[in-house]
Amino acid sequence: MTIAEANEFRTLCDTAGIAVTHQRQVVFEALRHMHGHPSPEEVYARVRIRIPSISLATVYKTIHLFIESGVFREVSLHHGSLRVETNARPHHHLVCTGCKSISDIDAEALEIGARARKLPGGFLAQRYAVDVLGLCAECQKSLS
Amino acid sequence: MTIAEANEFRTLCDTAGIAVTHQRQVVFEALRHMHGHPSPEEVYARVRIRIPSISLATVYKTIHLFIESGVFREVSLHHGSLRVETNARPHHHLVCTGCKSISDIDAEALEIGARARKLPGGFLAQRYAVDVLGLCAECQKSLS
DNA sequence: CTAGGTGCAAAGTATTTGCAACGCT
DNA sequence: AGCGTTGCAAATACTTTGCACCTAG
Repeated sequence: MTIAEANEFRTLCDTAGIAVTHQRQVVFEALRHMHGHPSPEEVYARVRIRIPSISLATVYKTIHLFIESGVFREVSLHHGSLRVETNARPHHHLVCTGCKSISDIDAEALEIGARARKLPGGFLAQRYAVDVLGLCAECQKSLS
Repeated sequence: MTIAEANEFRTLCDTAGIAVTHQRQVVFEALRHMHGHPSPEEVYARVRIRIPSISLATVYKTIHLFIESGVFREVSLHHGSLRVETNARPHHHLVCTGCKSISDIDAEALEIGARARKLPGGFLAQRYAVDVLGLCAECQKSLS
């Protein structure tokens, strides 16, 4: 880890009010240098090279801590389990970052427009699914 | 189930080349009449009122069958497990419906524009996350 | 020193699978 | 009749938790 990264990490921890531990530094650096959307197992595999004694539980705890602190995001804020769309109309989702609730909004009401000309790697676009992330009315109240 | 629904379901099964069973009809009807984004457990609870002997495994199999056949969609096509965003730049996702791979596309490159005026229920929008659903180059080849 | 962090093992939840019996076509 | 479908129970995958020990501040 570079000096700059170490300092940045120290500052992040100060802001979040959490301890700077060796495990957290190594997980932080691993994530910083990984590409794509790694799973906890993949992070664990990488971190174990530098800390063979680290446990998967610590990796999970650390990742959640980073997500709560806003240091990293998770790829999908949706339910972790399988959910079925019962709404047959074209629609998008309002996802509350507070209570994790998901409600539907008609595609027309969102008035979304995407004008991608070329998508990387010859990707063929068929449909757009938009999550509007924010706070539902209830969670806005709770925070005020 | 109305006669119209029963006929519609029969046609769907014919098209998909699958058998019309009592369990599938009841799961189909349950989903048709449920709101929001039910989990397999919730569907199971509802279906059990009419078929007490049905198993949760059958509900899972039936839901997957419906999703593969395009009869219903799932809410999120993302990985079922926790994934971390390592890309700090504002970006959206290209999600391949064939191989389920997810790649990033810079927010600017997608040129997305949302102009929602009023969001239902006083929802406070903070950020938009767009999934472009389609086929990656590899999966386009496989299908040709 | 002590509050918070870690590692371990066990528990919890979500989902899938193997297989014998059963029912659609 | 034959093959796909079902129900059950066991297996697997993923994630969380309780607790004794350890460590940063």
